Amino acid sequence: IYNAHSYHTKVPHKAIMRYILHYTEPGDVVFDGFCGTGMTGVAGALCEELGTQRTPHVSHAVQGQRFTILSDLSPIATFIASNLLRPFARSSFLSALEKVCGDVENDFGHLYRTQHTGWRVRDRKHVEHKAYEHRGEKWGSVEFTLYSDVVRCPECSSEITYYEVAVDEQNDALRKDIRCPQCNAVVPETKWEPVYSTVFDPILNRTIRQLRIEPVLINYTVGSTRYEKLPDAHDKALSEEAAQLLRSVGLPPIALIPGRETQRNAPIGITHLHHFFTPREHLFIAALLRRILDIGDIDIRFALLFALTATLPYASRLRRFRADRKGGGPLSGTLYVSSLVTPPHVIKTFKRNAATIADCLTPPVDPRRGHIISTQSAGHLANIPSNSVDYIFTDPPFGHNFDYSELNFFWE
DNA sequence: GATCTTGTAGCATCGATCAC
DNA sequence: GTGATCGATGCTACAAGATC
Repeated sequence: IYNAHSYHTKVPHKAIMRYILHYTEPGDVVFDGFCGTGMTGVAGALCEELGTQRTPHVSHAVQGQRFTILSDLSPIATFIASNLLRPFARSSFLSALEKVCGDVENDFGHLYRTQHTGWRVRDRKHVEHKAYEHRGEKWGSVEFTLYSDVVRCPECSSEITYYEVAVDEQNDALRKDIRCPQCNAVVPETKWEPVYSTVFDPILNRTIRQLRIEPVLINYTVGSTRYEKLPDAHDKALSEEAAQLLRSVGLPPIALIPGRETQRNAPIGITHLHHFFTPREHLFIAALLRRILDIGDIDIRFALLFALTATLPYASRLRRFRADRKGGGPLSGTLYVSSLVTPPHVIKTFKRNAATIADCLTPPVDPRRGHIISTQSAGHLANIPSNSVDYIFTDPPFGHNFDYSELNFFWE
């Protein structure tokens, strides 16, 4: 449950349960005015099911649900909390998931097809990185595309991708001192200059100036084997097709609010929400969102929206490439966009997140609905009657360590 | 079936750089 | 010169496919 949806600051529900089980009785009311993702609510509800995989072992605990009142200022926080605690029908959720994903696949699935001309990932250190002829299957399914910043040599002004000069594939590392392939000058990594280009933004319907990024590597699957390839003309054509389709399907233009995190990427031209996404991934997110919002059943609609917000950071340019290929993903607590990013196959990522959520919420956490969630300030709690709370468990905001409202804006 | 490889996810650490 | 910040990287855990 803890991993169903990421958030900047979460307290594991198993840790909270130890306090609640110690200090309260079944039926008591627990209040959390800074509920965040609602882990206090999960903890209170799961006091009903001690001895399962999702509860801690606590000796001498009195089993039985504790009721919770949860509130938070942030809409995405209470949205996450409410989805962890609302009724969840696994089979309906999974069939709606298949329907939505199938529809989007039918419309745009071909954009993730790529010609099978690469090398196996496990051979990447031993073979030349070039286009190969393969017998049998001619097509693969893209897993992720590696995009790189374009940089300029300060000595000779030649332009090249950061990936080509900085990534040492043999040693799984980034080079500190980079040799320019044009003029042979050795220039520290930090001295290479960013290259900007003026491009047409179909969502803003005007030209914008952005840091130039280029696809440099495609990781794809044939059968169940991973391959890598250099992007070719077909891949480039599909990328342009995705950008064209955005005119009719794209997300609405939403300017990023003022703030340290929201504006940290303004110098490289990320000024609106959709700039966090590469065109193809933007298209799939927008198409999924449209179909989900059309679903009539509110529980299914919210559960799928929940899976979509859980997917957003991983489907965006926040997903970092690591030269050592360990870990990766967004850097938590920031909206930092790296020079090397790996936006993945959105449908596959969405389905993986949805499957995790389905597993976490089966059985539903709070079938008795013993909780109240509201989006409000903890400074005005007049709607809670006096002497109605037995225990307060709260984990207040981390001061200036996290810019909550800005980080949450990305989802909200 | 055991072990290795690849990938995902999360959090902590620490050296380089920056602001003052 | 120094403290704060940035962001690459160290490390853990886990899952699933590939290989022997």
